[in-house]
Amino acid sequence: MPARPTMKDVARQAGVSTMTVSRVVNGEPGVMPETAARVHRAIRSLGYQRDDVARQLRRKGQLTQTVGILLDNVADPFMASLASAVEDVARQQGSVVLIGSSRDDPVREREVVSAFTSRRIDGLILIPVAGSHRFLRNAVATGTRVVCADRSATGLKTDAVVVDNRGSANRAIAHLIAHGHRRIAYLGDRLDIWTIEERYAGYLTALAYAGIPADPAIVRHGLRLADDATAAMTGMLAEADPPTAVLASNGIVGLGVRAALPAGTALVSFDDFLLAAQLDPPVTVIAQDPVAMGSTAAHLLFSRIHGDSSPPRTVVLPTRLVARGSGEISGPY
Amino acid sequence: MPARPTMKDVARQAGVSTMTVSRVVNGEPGVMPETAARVHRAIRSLGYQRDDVARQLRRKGQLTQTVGILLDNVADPFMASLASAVEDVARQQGSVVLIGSSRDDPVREREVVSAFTSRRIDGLILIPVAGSHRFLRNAVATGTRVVCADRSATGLKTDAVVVDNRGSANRAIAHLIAHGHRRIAYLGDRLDIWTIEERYAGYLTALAYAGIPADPAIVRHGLRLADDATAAMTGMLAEADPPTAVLASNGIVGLGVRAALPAGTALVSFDDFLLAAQLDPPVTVIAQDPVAMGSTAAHLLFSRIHGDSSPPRTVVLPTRLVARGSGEISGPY
DNA sequence: TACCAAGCTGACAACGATGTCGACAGGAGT
DNA sequence: ACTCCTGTCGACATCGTTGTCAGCTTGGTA
Repeated sequence: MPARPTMKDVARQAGVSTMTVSRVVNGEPGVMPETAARVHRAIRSLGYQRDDVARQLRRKGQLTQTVGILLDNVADPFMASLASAVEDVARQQGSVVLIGSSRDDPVREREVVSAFTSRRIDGLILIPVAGSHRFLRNAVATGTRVVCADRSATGLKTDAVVVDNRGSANRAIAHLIAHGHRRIAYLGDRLDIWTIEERYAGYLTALAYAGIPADPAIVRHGLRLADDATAAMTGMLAEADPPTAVLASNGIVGLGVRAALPAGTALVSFDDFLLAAQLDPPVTVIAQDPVAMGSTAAHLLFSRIHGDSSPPRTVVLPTRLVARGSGEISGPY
Repeated sequence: MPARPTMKDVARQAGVSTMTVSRVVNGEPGVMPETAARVHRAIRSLGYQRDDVARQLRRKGQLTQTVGILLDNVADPFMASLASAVEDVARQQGSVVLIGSSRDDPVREREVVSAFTSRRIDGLILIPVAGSHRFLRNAVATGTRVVCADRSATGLKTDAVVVDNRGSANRAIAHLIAHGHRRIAYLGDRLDIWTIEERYAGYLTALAYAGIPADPAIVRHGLRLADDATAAMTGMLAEADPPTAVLASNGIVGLGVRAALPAGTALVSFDDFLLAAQLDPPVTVIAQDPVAMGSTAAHLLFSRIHGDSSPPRTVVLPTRLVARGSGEISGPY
């Protein structure tokens, strides 16, 4: 395996100094065209490519043109769209993207953050897992900008881009109540996830506002997989006084619930998904826009990287209640 | 903004040399416990973290513990699952992952590859776009390992992990023929994508084998979006002698086709998708396993990185024809 | 001729880490 | 008392690149 050629190799071949090679490589002025041509020939003949590792070291005040994105799970469609939007913005800005999944594990999250910051990333888009993020303070203090997306971090003041989870859930429940439902179930993911907690709070608020007592018998938390949700729904339906309508805390749960749902029971689910409209009945959803979220977060991040040091702000993006049918099934009253 | 502390800062604070700090940081033996404790205290008090940029430079023969993955589009569920699997393996191996999207653009692909190799990635998982990949030879010659996934690259001999696209399409068509269809349409993505070309070839082969002449009137290429496919399908159905069955070259096209498909027309689509089973009728698919593909490619890549220099090999993963109903609708004969 | 400006180029140090090797202390063996 | 370890530690050079600054030409001008 031939070693990677360096500037020294190019310089020798072209009969100039490494400094001149550096100038040519970086398109700096002050090199005679003829000399530059000789250098270019040498570069091509050796297959030289600038080593950005060394470059980043030397130019220390400078940026590494690398940002990180750390999310729950790259395979999740919502996260994947978000990541894709971030990557697009990063590319426009001339940066590359390091990606990592936390898989809801705070330990893994810390490890990945550490692997990222030790590579001197300029900034980080973070979808925080539950738990304190005070460990990020060091990184922030030494110049790594952090923007949270989807959820905000506890124990750390950063920019964040979120949706109004509580208000959206509230609206969805009001929507079901307006269609005559009074016995409305909630099936949800882990309550220690910030978005889920907010959505559940919105559920409770809306019920209270309508004077409907919340009944723990038709509430389930901690559903991680679609199958969990299906089983939970099935179980709930077998009990006395089953719900006439259901709110699902997210897309995965919504899918699972739907598989167990008898005709005539209403469903509203957080998160739009492919095909929601082609199902029978089509599923009413609270749609978020992951692309807008990703690109907003990325733009915010780069404005920080480029020097914006105003106080941290939280951007709240709108959701849309997309009525498709499953949420408009009338209740018994 | 305080500068990031360096080993020199830690060394000064602990009253030792930088070399001793280095030894402590890397857990090397030969440091008195008491000294190490002093160093650890200094590290904590300053918030020191090793700078891997500098480290990678110094340890030149060594690896950067960074791999790249370059795919069409991170937002595509198939690619996202694949990327997620790659990231898992990379993490087990102690590496981080740079991600990039080519968006089917050869220019963008080259740019991203260049940005990756200039950062000295140890290896690259590549889902190649159409066109020659000879430009990768330099990178390969100087030590960047490349493994192609999903498609193989032209103009470059590398490892690859693919499925038997041609054979799978062939089987799908045989399946439709066995159900009595003779007028089978093909709707597909761009033919210059390797997988698509293979699938189309399988379509033609199966028809020829059954003695059915291929009819260009019921073949469409170049469908990029679901809406393109819906429009194409609608148009085809309006013509004389419409098809009784359809093969869709991939999931996006399959979705689009389905939206325009009258009851009674059979459909087999490449790529499984969430909810394919919950549709009415449920969609028969040729399922690939993106997680297996990603993790196989990643393991192959790391075995190369760790020194395996046997000749390039191509791993062919199986597909499953998942009969769910839409492909088992009987034809008119 | 002497001098200077402008344009081009190279020598050297530095970025932050680590590999090499030698210094030094203290104990064991002769 | 001398060597010879062994264990601990530091000085120095080095990775590939770039910032600084000085040196060299060249040509024009006084």
